[in-house]
Amino acid sequence: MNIVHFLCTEIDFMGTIERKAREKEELKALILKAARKLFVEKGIGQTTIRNIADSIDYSIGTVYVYFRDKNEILHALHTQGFVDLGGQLKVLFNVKDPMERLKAMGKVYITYGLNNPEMYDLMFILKAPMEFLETIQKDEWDEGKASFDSLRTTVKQCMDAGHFKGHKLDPLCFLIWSCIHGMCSLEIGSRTKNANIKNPENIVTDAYDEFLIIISNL
Amino acid sequence: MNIVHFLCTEIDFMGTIERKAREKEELKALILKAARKLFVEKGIGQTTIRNIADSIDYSIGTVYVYFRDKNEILHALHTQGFVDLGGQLKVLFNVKDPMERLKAMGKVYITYGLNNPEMYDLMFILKAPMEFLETIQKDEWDEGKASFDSLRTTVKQCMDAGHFKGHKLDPLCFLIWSCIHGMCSLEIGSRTKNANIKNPENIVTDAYDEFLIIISNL
DNA sequence: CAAAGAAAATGAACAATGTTCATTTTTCAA
DNA sequence: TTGAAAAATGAACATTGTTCATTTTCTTTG
Repeated sequence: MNIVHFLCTEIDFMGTIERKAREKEELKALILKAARKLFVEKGIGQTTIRNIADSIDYSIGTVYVYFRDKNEILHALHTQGFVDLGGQLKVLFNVKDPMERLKAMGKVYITYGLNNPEMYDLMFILKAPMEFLETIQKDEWDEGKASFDSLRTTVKQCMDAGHFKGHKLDPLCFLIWSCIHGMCSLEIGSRTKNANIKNPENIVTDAYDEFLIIISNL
Repeated sequence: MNIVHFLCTEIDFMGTIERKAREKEELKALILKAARKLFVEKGIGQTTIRNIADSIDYSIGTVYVYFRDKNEILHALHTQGFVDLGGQLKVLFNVKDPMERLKAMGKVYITYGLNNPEMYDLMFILKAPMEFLETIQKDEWDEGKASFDSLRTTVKQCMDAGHFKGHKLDPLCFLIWSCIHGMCSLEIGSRTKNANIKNPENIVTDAYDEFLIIISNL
């Protein structure tokens, strides 16, 4: 698209350009949707680019037109996951009592993790190769940070309301997040990692109940 | 080695056989040592069988004479790790006060994890492919189970001593393990996963202090 | 010590996968 | 209709896990 073209096609110029842009976005979204579906079905490690391409009837090369490499696909889904979980956590700010909100946040986080184990893996467990790490931009992590900030803000409000006396804000936040994350990752691991050593049914629910009792009394 | 050989070589039969067996064990141990070194240096995912073979001046094929596949190497190191950590935990049974022992166990566990992040990854985080999971034998998991049993026994003794009133044993054990595991995996992840979002210095130590305060008062 | 047979070690070769890029096909303004 | 830009393609390459026929080394025996 050079200057001559630009001058001569003023009329439907924007229409076509915009449609093309939209189609590009749509195919990008289609690839991501297919990738996510396969990740859930057969696991991230077992999903190949060829699988993704085949499942949407495009060639391998096309996938590489829309995503630089496999990591960029992981990265895009990673972002989707944080937007999704972060959104669910934001909604909880309608709960005014910070202690109640904190309890609800834990519940939402755990539910998200156990219902979307592959996404949870991608977001919090999987170590992507070096290249992936280096391409992460500050603003692309904002959603991830926002989730942690939701927790931090809520714990701060709990302290202001007289809870958690004798505890330090940031270490306590890290401890709480560790608890919740630990439960999710141990449970997800027990489901997929060692099929012969399964956690007891409802162990996470029961442990979370213990967690609620403990923080209620702090 | 057929019947004829057996009958004719009675004298140094055992000597040679034993030496051969020992040499086999030594080479197996050498391969594992090299694998572990490379895992620590460049990460598990970045270490190839060729790397391992090269580093000890053997051919690729030789590695496959001693280990069926890469998973068997991971599996052997996995076992080593559990023996090591489990041994450290067992020593703590010299501490008679169960609450003090529980606190010490957390410290030992965390120290092990942060000092041996690649091993910790292998033992508690990494999801190995299906084949690996299926080859795990019950008795090979005894060391892993023993570690959890150490925790369970200790928490039980705490309860018998009057602690943790109103809590259930197994969910509480799972919660405690989740806390400790969560701290380790978040810290290990923050060191390797996203280089630009590092945890604050000493966050694990500080959070573990909060943990100690909390369980002391339960 | 020499030779045969067993054990160990080897590395070429294959399959699967991520990735690249020259080529082909499609689209669209002129 | 046509030619250039955009999009799609898939052959081909590099890497890695893995296999196995062949070679080398070791051990026993005559």
